[in-house]
Amino acid sequence: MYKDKRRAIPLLPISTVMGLTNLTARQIRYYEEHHLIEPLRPDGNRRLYSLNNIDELLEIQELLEQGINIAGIKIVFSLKKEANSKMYKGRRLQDINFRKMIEEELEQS
Amino acid sequence: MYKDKRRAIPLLPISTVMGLTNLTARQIRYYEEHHLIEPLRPDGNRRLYSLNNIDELLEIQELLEQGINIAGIKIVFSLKKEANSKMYKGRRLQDINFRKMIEEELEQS
DNA sequence: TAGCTATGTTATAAAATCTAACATTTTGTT
DNA sequence: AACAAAATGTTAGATTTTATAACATAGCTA
Repeated sequence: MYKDKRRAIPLLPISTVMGLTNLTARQIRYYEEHHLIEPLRPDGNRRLYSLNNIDELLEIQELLEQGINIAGIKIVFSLKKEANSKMYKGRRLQDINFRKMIEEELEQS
Repeated sequence: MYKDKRRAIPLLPISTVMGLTNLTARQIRYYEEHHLIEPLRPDGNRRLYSLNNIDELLEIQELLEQGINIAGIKIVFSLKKEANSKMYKGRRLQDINFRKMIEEELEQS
């Protein structure tokens, strides 16, 4: 989150995403339809995904396997975003314990 | 070279490569034809490029701008490969001064 | 049982990519 | 200068991917 903006660059076509996640195109588009991910839609209607999108998809996959439905995942995601922005508010980067933050997120799920 | 096999994974379609390098499809395929890069050719005849391929293309671009032709670049590349394998021969990873190696390569070109 | 959720399947259209040929420009050589 | 080779542009036609959208279905859940 704090390093590597490169992970946010939309580079990958859906076929590559399918290969990296073992999701079907239908699933990937369905999650987009429900605003869990937001690939880039350039010019000709095509979708381009970032490495962050891959991470998000893998997490969706995991949460679904745990029996959480799309609505639940939506909440999980928004809680995470909120947590992140709280972390940043008025704090210096060096003062943030990212390791702890990640561990907490991991055990919470 | 010593870390991140991920950089070697073929993920990117040619359109993305064009965007990342400002090369035309014609140029990219031409360099492949001359064995300067070797994208993956899966199933349906499509090409998939890795991040390493991007680096190679950027270097080709730079060397061409310096007036070196394809034949020259081919030699540069093979010298590098040779240098790399020499580096590894009978050495422990920790004993290799990669920073020095990179700097030498940079100033030599 | 009836409805909703997540996904599959299919048809059709639009883009992207591929190959291959020919054209153009630049550069090096005689 | 003339010619050959190198690097890239351009175009056409075929193939492959991707997109949209509709309908189908299995598994839950009220």
